[in-house]
Amino acid sequence: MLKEEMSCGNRSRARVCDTCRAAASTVYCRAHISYLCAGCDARIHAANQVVWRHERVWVCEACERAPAAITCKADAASLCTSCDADIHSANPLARRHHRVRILPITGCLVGPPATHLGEPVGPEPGRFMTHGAADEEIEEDETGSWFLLNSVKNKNQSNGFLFGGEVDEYLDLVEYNSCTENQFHDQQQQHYSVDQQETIDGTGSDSVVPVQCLEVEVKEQQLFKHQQHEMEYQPSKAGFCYTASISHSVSMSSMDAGVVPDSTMSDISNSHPRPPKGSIDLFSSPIPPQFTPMDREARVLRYREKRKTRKFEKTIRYASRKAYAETRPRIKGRFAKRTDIEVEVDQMFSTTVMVESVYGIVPSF
DNA sequence: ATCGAATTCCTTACCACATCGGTAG
DNA sequence: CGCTACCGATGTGGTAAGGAATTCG
Repeated sequence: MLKEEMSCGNRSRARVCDTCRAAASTVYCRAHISYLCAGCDARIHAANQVVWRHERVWVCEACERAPAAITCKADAASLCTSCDADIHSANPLARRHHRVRILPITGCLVGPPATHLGEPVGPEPGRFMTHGAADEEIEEDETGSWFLLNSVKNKNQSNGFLFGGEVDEYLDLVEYNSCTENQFHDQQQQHYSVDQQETIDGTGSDSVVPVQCLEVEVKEQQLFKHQQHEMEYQPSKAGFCYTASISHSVSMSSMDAGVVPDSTMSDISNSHPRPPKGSIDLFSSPIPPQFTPMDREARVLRYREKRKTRKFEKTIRYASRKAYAETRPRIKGRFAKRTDIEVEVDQMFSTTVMVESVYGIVPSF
């Protein structure tokens, strides 16, 4: 029932995963000619080296029903050709948005991608979840204390969970969890690799799927479906339910990347399988969660992964504003008024763009 | 060990204006 | 209920200025 509500209610618009038929698809695999949710994508494409290199593209963030063809830097969104045409023909300003052909992604999508854009952002896109021994030692204390803290709080809080400073961290964990929980646990060390080089030069493209691989995939899918079913509601284990509907873990990635496309933000609220304040359900559970050793280990692992991806640098909330700020004239670093000439040139440029766009030329500045 | 000068590092304010988001008609 | 117009608030980046921290004689 729960699953049906998710798919039929919240995400009736989005194309459902061709594999699990439950969650909203987030990527389109060219080799498989199928739409996959994040969980199924990770499951299927982590099976072996061959499928690992399958080229995939994000599903259009606007219609959520077609493979994205371009990436709009101003909107920080991946769009299909149809939505691109609709959105960027709306006004002259929109026509000036810098758009680039989307690059296919390969590898195992464990957790959110660094950016929904087709380009890597600094060292982030790799998000290699490698564990250095030294790091692990350093983290051990903090991790332990954090978890101990939670445990203490768990006991102290009448509602069964922590509030205050740790809430955020935990909520993040839950969010992260919702994105990655469906990955296979034995793939936790797996990389999240957006190997663009490989795909660009074509060596990574691979449309041939060996039979053996397919067999593996079928087994994986069956196993995954089984796990999914088990995961739907397990009050005795964790005190709250997971669902398989991952619904655009992509969106969260955008936030991690420091760019928050508005469309995806709304996406989260609209499509999230849990209630808008999913944590409320979690916290309002009358029964404090009892962590088994395995639960604890899993949570510690998730906490570590989350810690690795923590970012303290400035977060760009509006990519379009950033784009304009970068093109704005300055005097000693301060924004300066545009001269009349500059305004005229700008207007001329925009009209030129309008004319060009009639002929289907994608403007860029 | 203490002091002052020099150097390095870090934080913050400033600017213009497109965009956002709320409100009214 | 949906659309449009209006308007104040917001956020954006590069630089300079100022203060804190560090180094050196």
